[in-house]
Amino acid sequence: MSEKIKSPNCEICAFRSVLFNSLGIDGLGKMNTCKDQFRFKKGEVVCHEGDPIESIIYVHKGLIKLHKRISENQSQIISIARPFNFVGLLSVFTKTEFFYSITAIEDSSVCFIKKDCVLGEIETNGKFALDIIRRMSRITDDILESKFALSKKNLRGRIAHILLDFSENIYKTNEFELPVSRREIAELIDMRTENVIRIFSEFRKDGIIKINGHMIEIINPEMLQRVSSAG
Amino acid sequence: MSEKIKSPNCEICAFRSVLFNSLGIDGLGKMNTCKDQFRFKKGEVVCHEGDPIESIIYVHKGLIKLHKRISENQSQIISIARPFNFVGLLSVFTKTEFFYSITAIEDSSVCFIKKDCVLGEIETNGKFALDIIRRMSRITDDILESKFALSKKNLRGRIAHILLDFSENIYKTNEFELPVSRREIAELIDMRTENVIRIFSEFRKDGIIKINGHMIEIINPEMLQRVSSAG
DNA sequence: GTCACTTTATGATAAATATCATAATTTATG
DNA sequence: CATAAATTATGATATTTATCATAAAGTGAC
Repeated sequence: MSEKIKSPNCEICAFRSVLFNSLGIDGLGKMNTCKDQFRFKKGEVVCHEGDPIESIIYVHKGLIKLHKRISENQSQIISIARPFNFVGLLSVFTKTEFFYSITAIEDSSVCFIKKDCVLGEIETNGKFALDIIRRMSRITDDILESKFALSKKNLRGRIAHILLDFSENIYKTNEFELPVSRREIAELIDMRTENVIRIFSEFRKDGIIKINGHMIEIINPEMLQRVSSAG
Repeated sequence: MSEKIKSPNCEICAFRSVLFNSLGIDGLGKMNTCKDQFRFKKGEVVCHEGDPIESIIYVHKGLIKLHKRISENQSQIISIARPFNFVGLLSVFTKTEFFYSITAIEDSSVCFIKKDCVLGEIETNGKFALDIIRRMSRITDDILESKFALSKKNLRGRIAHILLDFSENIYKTNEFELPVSRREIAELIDMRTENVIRIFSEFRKDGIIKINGHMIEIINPEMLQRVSSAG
């Protein structure tokens, strides 16, 4: 089960300046009183589709996925959020219930800040309001841009794109452990599991990547980039 | 060319309550001084990709498309905005230049409100800030949800979906004039022009719709709904 | 009205992707 | 550690979609 951890004071949190640089000491103190931090092990569910939205959620450490059931045995991954990312922000101010589930795909540490607390701060602190607006904008811009880019690519291009994304934006190294199964990759970039596996194999045969289970090493990033752009 | 029209006072604008219900008389007055309203004829460009973002834009009357060049002879429609919709809100607070163009697809009347003016109001009026946040959230939620829904449908399902969208959400009648060419529909729902035309013909032969140029009459909405859900 | 140009229309074919089948490998579970 | 279940892997085939070709109908410019 998820484990509540002694909530570090926001004042000393390494992400403070990034997350709440518009809050004064007063505001930070207030946030602290309506904040909880939990650890989730890989695979643990942070929120279920349909749960009431009570908090704004952000990723302190780890990696979590936003996903949605679309039928009995199919689901769809909306996005993968990494540290510094808010997730609960998506629809938090327009909907009362999550339309997606949130699940840890790596051991993660997640902060919950009560929605009312944030709403109150927005109403009284214009700089903070603007900060939240910018943050929201960036989240949805990112999701939209990546979905638009992917929708124009063929299967090889999509796999190349997602591998480069993990390598460059998340792990910042050419060798990393995929946090998701082939099936989840399929759900993220809108293709079939068999084809994800097949194209991984192709890339291996082409000498673009090395595969060892979930460990991936990109040995020819330039070619991967070309495949991503061409597809 | 686009024609500047005598800007009606926001105080008496029919959409006031919808657009700025959180602004007092003071705020409305301020908005009025940094607002311009223009008419655009069908086909006229409201903004070019790359233009500096100086204003928040909303549709007062008509229909406009947000679109993006993706190659020499291909573009992509991000969304179609109708009255009550803000458009300039997308990325207005995170980017300095439009990453999309805006073009009228019906004779339209469009309001431009200087960005600085809105930013100032956000900082001093918390209720207004919250209003803007909700509005942004709704825009991006809508775009995301419709793109996600479409990506899971086959070609017939996508055409059915878009026809129902025009019929139910925009024109609110079973008979309407398509504001876009078959090609633009293709750019909106990510398929090829030939296939859009082909499936229109199929639907006609199936007795689902009647076609007369750009006039479409949906004669069997239930079946169209079934095709949309099944695809 | 005529000519060039674009849009709509339809068929034939090629290419991309999904589906089905089957097996090897890995992971979970008692 | 043995068995079941899920994941990875690969081939064969079917289906969907894109591409190419061609023509008719509509639209704008002069």
